[in-house]
Amino acid sequence: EKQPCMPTHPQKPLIIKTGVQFTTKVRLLVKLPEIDYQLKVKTTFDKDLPPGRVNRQFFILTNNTKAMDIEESSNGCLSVEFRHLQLKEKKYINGAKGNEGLLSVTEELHSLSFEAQFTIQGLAIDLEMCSLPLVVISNVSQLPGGWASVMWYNLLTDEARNLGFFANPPRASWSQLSEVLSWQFSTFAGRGLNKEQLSMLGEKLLGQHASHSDCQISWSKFSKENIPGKPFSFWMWLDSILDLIKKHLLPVWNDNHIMGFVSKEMERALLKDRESGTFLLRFSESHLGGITFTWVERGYNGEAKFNSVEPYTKSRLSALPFADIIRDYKVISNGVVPGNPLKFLYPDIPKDEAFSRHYNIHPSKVDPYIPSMLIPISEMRDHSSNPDATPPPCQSPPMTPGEFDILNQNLCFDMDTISSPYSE
Amino acid sequence: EKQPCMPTHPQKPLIIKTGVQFTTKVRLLVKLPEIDYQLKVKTTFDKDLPPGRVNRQFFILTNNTKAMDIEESSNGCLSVEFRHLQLKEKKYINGAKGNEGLLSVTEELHSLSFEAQFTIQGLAIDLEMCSLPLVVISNVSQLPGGWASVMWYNLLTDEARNLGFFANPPRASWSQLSEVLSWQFSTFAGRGLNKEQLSMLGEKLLGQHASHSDCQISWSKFSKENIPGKPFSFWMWLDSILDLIKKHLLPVWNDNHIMGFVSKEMERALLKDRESGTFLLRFSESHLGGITFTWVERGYNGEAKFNSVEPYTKSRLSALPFADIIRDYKVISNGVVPGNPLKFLYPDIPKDEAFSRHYNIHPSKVDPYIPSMLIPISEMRDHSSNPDATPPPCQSPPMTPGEFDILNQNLCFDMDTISSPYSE
DNA sequence: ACAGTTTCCCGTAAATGC
DNA sequence: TGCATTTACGGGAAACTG
Repeated sequence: EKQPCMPTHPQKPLIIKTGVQFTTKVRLLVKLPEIDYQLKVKTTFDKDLPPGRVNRQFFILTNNTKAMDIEESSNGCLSVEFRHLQLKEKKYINGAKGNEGLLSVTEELHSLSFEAQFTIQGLAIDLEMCSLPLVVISNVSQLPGGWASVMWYNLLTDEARNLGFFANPPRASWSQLSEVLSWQFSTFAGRGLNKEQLSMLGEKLLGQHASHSDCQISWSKFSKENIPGKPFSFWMWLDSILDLIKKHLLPVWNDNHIMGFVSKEMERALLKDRESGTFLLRFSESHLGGITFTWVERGYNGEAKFNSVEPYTKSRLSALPFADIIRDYKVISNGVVPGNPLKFLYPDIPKDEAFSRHYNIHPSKVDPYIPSMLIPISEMRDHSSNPDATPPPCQSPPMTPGEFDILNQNLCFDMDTISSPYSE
Repeated sequence: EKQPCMPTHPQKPLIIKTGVQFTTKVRLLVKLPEIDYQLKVKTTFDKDLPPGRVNRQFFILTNNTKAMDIEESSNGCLSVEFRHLQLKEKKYINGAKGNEGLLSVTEELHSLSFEAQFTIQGLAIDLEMCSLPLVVISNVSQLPGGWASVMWYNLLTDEARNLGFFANPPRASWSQLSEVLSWQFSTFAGRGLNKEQLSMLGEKLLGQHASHSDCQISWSKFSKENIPGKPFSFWMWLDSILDLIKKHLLPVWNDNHIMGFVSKEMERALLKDRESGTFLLRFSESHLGGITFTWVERGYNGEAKFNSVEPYTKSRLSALPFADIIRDYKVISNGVVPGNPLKFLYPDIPKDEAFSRHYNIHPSKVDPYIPSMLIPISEMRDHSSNPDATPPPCQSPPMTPGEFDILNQNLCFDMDTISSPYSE
């Protein structure tokens, strides 16, 4: 589901974690009537890469040769699915480590190749194809960096296999990038980003311009440099929010009840004239993966006062779901009977109307114990670029030797997918 | 730290998890003046076990031969430490699986052997020794079962290597067993069990007898049969509590503020005549790894009423530490201003006196956010066997061939430890 | 010393075997 | 089918390595 924008490539580019199994499937699109003997396909990782071209070298740990078979669920063409493939790093190829040391591991692109030989009418034919670029990681903590690379690659090039892409990555225009970002949210969290949300993101990345659409964003600014004054990059921040939504906020996000991306200035401007107790939900800009609510209170003099709760992160949200936090949140002011300051979701939706679908039922007494629950309180002392374009029927294969032009023009592999736990 | 009672064996018997590294060290206690050439030691898993004797067969995945070296930190005898050893199961030895299928994996005992050959004055000598029985598991969920076996073995036999022990395990007297159980708590959680706590455990296991000391407890009753009406055995229950203490209750346990093992009858008898708001802490008997508090309330008519909160388990305690739960717990009755019903830890210690050392400081406001915390609330509608004996200097070795009786009598290995993440 | 990267391994969930 | 056991792998932390 977290598939990057990929307008021209039918295959999923992927992130593969060492030691974790992945699967890939190859299909032969042309029927070879005379070939029903075993046609063996071999997978090779980083075939033909000059040593030193990449920093790290990997090999396929598990069995990597398998015979093609007639695919049941299709029109009878040959296919083979490799399962339980696993990558391991080659160690201690002394001095062989490339010196493109400027690239981080998630910028290093790899590829998976498929080969098969067969003879037809006494003539030998070699088939070969390879995957789109792959990123290899060793820990899930590198996943966000890997996704950034995959997104950038697919956004900015149509080349099937430019493994040196990140040696000099092109810039993206904000109009391109914003579309991809929204598409990430819609694919991944079920709902994309609206104009206001995207505009806040554009401002965060580019500052205040009349129009962001034409602005160019560098790869570094997108995912490598830290946001000024923060210890994380723009993409690390955004991805932490995507992850928070996916794991803890999905239904509320899909109900469109999380404004999320609003600047503090905008937030105040919006709430300023609303009724006391009006609140909105906003993602933290200062910490990774946090969400807060800000509400407005109006004193007797009519002056608006704004409060924001300390952002809730995944560890707090796994103790108590967000909808329940909103339902139960209490503020104690100087020992006064606590009350819930959250009344209306901006602009004026009564809180329960917006969130009650997602409240968990209160526990009811089951003998012999009294149920207990957690209540969040504060004490206050005064004062897509959708890639579903019909895939080209065939990825152009490397040429086979010999003069069988006609055959070659029709003969190719179709690599369906590489799937790993990181592909969707 | 979780070392079972082991009065006569200097070595730690162990639980080894497949795929997880462990370490072992072997020392040669006799100095061999003429031997400073390389003396190689080889480790073998389950050496000389007739196939079929054990259900599962394992082998050492990593390099298992290493040369001895002069130990620095001692009187110059030879020693060798094997690190990064790893066990893997032999698969598909068709039909070789033993048929002692009555035993569970944690009752299956294994051993690790060490061998060395050398020649002295032209004569060949073989040395061999082996470890105490080992339990091999494949998932940490089997750890409690493994500990039960190790405890029972060490409690009831002095044999160095009786791998068939669990084919017909002897019974233990309650006086033996209770000592070991208390020792588990003192080693593992820093404080053992007192007479009252042990008496409750004895009753749980044996029913009400005048004296439990002479009662015999079967292995099955201790760790295999479920407690009547419960889906877990006595040891699984007790170990879940040990684990809860270790991870979430250590300081409170060590302050002796957790009575813990009290029957509900006893609990009521104790609280009956105490002041309103007196409470005690008790482990759940109905669920694994839970702790609850029970407090007494006295109505206007003087009648005592008892309440127990739904037990807190590790998942709840990782959201909110136990001391904070006690500090902040509130009961709301019919919309009345909530109050904390916990006043005095039994018999009459003011709550804060007992627990304030372990309270976490309230968060204080750090701009721009209002700190928030979680409050546990309930809504009520009306109505040694210490094994530190000095170890024998030497484990008796299997005999070496030849007639070098004098040499053989003095020559042996001393296997210090096998250490794995499960040894302490 | 340090940051980027990998390894280690618990604990949960899913898969497998019996 | 159900239970016992193993495998899988995310996630946090420690170890490694230039």
